Amino acid sequence: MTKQRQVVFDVLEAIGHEHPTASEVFVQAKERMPTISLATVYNCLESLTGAGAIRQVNIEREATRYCPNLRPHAHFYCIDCDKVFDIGLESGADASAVWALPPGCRIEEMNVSMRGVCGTCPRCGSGD
Amino acid sequence: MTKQRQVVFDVLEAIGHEHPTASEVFVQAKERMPTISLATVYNCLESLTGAGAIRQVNIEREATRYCPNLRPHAHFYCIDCDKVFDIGLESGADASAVWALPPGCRIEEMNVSMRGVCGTCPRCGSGD
DNA sequence: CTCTTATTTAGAATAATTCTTGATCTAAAC
DNA sequence: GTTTAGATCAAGAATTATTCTAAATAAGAG
Repeated sequence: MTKQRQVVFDVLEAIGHEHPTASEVFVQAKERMPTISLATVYNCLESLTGAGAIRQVNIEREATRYCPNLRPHAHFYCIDCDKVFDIGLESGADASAVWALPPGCRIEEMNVSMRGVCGTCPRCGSGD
Repeated sequence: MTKQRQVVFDVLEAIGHEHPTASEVFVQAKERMPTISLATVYNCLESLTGAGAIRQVNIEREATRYCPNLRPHAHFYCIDCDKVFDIGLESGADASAVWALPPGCRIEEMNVSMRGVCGTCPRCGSGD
C-alpha cells in the first residue's frame, strides 16, 4: 500500500457513495496530493480492485455489445473461453425481487452480467 | 425501417448469440451491403435499441465508476436525478439463485445495474 | 417531377483508458 | 550511510469506442 494508493482509497471511502469515475477520483486525490497523476489514479484503482479493496461498478469495459434476445436474461462472460452466454431466468423467478428497492422506484431496464468460468465449454471442461 | 437498419437487424439475428460489438456488426453488415458505414451501424443500433428490437448488453456506457461498498449490492441509476444508488440484497436472498446457470459454472463476479426513476429524491418526487 | 425531410456517408472530433519511458521511491544488503 | 534491485510513479503519447458534422442521397407527398 503506497501513499498514492492510500490517497485513492481514502478518496473512495470519502466520496464512494457518489460512485465516482476515475477522473472524479483524480480531482479529489489531487487536493490531497497535488503531484498525483491521472495515470497513477488509474493504476491505483486497478491495484485496489485487484486486491479486492474496492469494486469496479462496470465490469464490462470494452465495446458495448448488442443482443437480439429480448426475453429477460443475464450475460455470463467466461474468463476462460472468452465467450458471452445468455443465461435465462429460473422459471417463475423475478430478477428484481431479490433486491431491496426503495418504495416508488420504477425500473425501466435491468442489466445483469457475471464473470467467471462457464464449466461447459471444451476449454473450461478440459482445462486446455 | 430502412435497408441499412434491416441489414443491421439481420446481422444481429444471425450472429446475435455471439453478442457482437458495433465493429463486429459492421464487418458482417459490410458483407451484405458493402457501402454501409460504421457511423450508420451505430445509428442503426441506436434506432433498433430505441425501438426495442434489440438490446444493448452494457447499459453503463460512459466512464467506469468505482465503489468502496464490498457487500453484494446492485446499482440503480436514476434517469431523472442522474445519480447512482446502491441497492442491497433482500435479507437472505441470493442474487444468482434466480438465474438458470449451467451446471459446473463458477461465478467470480456479478454486476447488477438498473436504470429507471428512483422515486425517492426530491426531483423524482416532485417532478421538478 | 420537385420539394421536403430523414437518413447515410466519410471523416474529424471527443473522451476514457492504456501504454511507454524515464524518474523516483523503498527496502534490504553491504 | 551507500548501494542496488525492483516496484511504482509521472507525463504525455497512443489507442479505441463512440459521437459529431456536413454534404450527399433516398423516399415520399404533392
